[in-house]
Amino acid sequence: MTSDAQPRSADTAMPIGFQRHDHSACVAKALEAAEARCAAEKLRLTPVRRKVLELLLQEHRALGAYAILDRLRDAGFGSQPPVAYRALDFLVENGFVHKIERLNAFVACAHPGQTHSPAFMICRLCDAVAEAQSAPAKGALGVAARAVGFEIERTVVEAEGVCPACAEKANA
Amino acid sequence: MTSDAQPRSADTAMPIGFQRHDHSACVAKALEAAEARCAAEKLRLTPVRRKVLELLLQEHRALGAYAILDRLRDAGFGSQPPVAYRALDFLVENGFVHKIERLNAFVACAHPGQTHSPAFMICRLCDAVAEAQSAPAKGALGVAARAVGFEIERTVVEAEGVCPACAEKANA
DNA sequence: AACCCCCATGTGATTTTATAACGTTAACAG
DNA sequence: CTGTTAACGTTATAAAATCACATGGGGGTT
Repeated sequence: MTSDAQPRSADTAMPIGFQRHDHSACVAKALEAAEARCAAEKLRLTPVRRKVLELLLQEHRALGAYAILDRLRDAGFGSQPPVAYRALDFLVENGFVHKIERLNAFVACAHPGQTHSPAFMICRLCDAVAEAQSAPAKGALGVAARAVGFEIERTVVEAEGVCPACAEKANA
Repeated sequence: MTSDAQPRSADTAMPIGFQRHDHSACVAKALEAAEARCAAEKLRLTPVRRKVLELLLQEHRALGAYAILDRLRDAGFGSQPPVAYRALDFLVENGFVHKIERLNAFVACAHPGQTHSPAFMICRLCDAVAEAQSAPAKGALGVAARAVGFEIERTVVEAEGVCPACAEKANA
């Protein structure tokens, strides 16, 4: 009994960041971009790491470490947790992937390259995740932080709610 | 080997929400307020629930469920995980306690009563947690959400960084 | 009072998520 | 070629969370 869980529906062009799009093209483009950046910055995008990124890009939704591990095993890689966690650590550290704290799961970055402090919208019904930009340090939180002398280094912003597709279904 | 971990230092008047304050008074006041609200809203603040809230108020920092469970055991309550998790569920649902997703830990609410969408500042060095207000749905995130038709129900905002006390220590 | 129902509690077992520790191998600099 | 480092694979274990089921305390209702 390994994991997976996530309700998957059809195949290649799925609901996604809440908008339909040509998915296979977007995966390929993102992988190429990652390769280019790794080459430029002397980062080692090894086979396991590349595969994990590819999986996450294809899935285009948050996947738990163990779901990823299952797919790695199927692809012939090591099948013990550290294999997945190490690849994820690398990808997260370098901004190719983000961790969704709320779900203890991971999602491929939707705005690679751009320096960003990402914000996520998570559908509580189908677990779809969309990435947006945020700048919480510029708002009320930033004011509060300066007031008490707290140095913000990184922020987690995750909105939970209902995605348009599920909202529509609910009204049907 | 049970948990605990958190670096505890002196006793009653500790670093805290980043500012010193009279702690025993603040605990008592918060407990009374919680009791009053439960009475008013017919919520059952049972012994376990009350104890958990008290523990979190006293500690005044994020505590994991198992650290709480240890203290419950010491106080003569049940010692299995569901005891702690159920009490925490109640307290979180009713806004007496917040979960810090980043730490898989819980803190007593610092602004009880006020309807709020809390934001947290988490010191990565000492794990101290301060609560502030936020309104992410009013900023860039809200704009993005409306643009794609996502209905925000709840937001998690957690800033990671260095608290003033640790920053000072580092410069010393 | 006897009954019923609901809710909270207690407990054992299990699942899910994450890390520690250690040996091996591949890439690279000297 | 050799020493060093970073990545990988595996075993084992820790930490966080949930499931399933039995028990007991208050309320109402009759």
